[in-house]
Amino acid sequence: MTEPRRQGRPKSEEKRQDILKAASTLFLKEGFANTSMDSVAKASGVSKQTVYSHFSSKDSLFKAAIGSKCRSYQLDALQIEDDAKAQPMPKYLTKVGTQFIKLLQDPDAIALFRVIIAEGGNNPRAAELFYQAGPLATLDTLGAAFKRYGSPTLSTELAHKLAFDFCALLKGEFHTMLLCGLRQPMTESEISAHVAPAVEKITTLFTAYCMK
Amino acid sequence: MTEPRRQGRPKSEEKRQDILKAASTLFLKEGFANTSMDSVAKASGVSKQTVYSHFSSKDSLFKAAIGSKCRSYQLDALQIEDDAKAQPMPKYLTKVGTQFIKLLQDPDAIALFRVIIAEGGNNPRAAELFYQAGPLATLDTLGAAFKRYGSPTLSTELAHKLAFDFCALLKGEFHTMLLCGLRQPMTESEISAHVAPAVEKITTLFTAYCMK
DNA sequence: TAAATACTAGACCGTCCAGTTTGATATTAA
DNA sequence: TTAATATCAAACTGGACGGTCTAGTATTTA
Repeated sequence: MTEPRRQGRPKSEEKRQDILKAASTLFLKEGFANTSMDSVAKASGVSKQTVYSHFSSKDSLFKAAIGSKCRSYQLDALQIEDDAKAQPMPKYLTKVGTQFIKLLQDPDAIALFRVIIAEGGNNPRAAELFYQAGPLATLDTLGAAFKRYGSPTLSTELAHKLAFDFCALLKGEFHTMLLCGLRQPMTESEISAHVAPAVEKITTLFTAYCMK
Repeated sequence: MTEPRRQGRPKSEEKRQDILKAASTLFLKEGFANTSMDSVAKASGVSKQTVYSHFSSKDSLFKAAIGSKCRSYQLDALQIEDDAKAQPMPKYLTKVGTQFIKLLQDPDAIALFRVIIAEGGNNPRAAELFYQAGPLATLDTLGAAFKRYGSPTLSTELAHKLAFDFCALLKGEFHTMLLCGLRQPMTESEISAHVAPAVEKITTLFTAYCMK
């Protein structure tokens, strides 16, 4: 299958990557409608024709660019798992919560969210890609962590619900306001002040649920 | 001040409303970029020139249209207050939570959210309008309700935080998925099944906080 | 009635842009 | 070398659209 050994000059993988990179940047910064194929070509140091030789249309370039950007976030989520060792739960949750907030307010992640939501109706495929790479991955590992801390009293199902709730408490209105452009990202100390009560509350719920 | 009694034919307020109505519909359905001034003119049964005589540019029309749409939601929020009488708290919260979910998944409200987020950077004014008319109003009345139920043990500040948390728990991932086009609205029975645990959890937190 | 303004219908302008075409040069396999 | 393909640069096509202009009609106040 990996045998596209055709005659003639092969397409440059490097150029393809250049195009993808430039396209991601532009799509995130300007949105879909405000990004022209000419600007992508110029930004990737490649002729317009080459862009079209690698991607058949603006739409397919968009999907590819968003897809690659999504993949770049999948890594971050997995690192959460490593830290779930013998740490006491509040400490672990504080750490994860802090990382979660930082991810939420990462400018690229916000821009990605914006673009996905804006294009929501037109490009549901992109939305799925995005959601699986981002939120879902995080929720899964978090759920597993709760399960470990609550075992064996806490059911897997409840553990995952707690993960949902923890994320919900962390987001609060903060995420929405960020998306609407009504808030600045938090500073380190603001993050701590924000994560602490969320950890406290989820701990309350956790103990209440373990006793049932 | 209400005396713009000038010479000549006065502008028709009715036409102005027609334009606003058509513009709202189109902006919500197609987004800002995909709505042309020609289509607004046609949809409102008015000449393009008339559109420009009432609104100086596409941008100002957008702001006005979004503003009017936002105002139409403010009413709903206030009705929450009426019901906060001598009902027991869980019953009241269930009622409000149900209404909240219905508002969240209202197609127009979602479309509005989408447009606001998509235009986030460019039109911060619209975002403010929207946020004050929508989320903020709800949060305020809800906070007041918590305060009443928890008085005098519960501080006003904590009451408002509980309101935040309640909304957060209700939204969960549901709202995000809705915005991304990855979910259908819930049915009545799904709503009940979703609101009940949120009420339960916030009640747990409520009692925990009242005892402190 | 006369002056002033709103409104219509449609042409028009300038710009932007997705996608195509052309014709030359570069790179690669056979 | 030759045939095939990639790449470049630039012109071009076709259409959409924001905004203006015109010329005639309608409505209102003075």
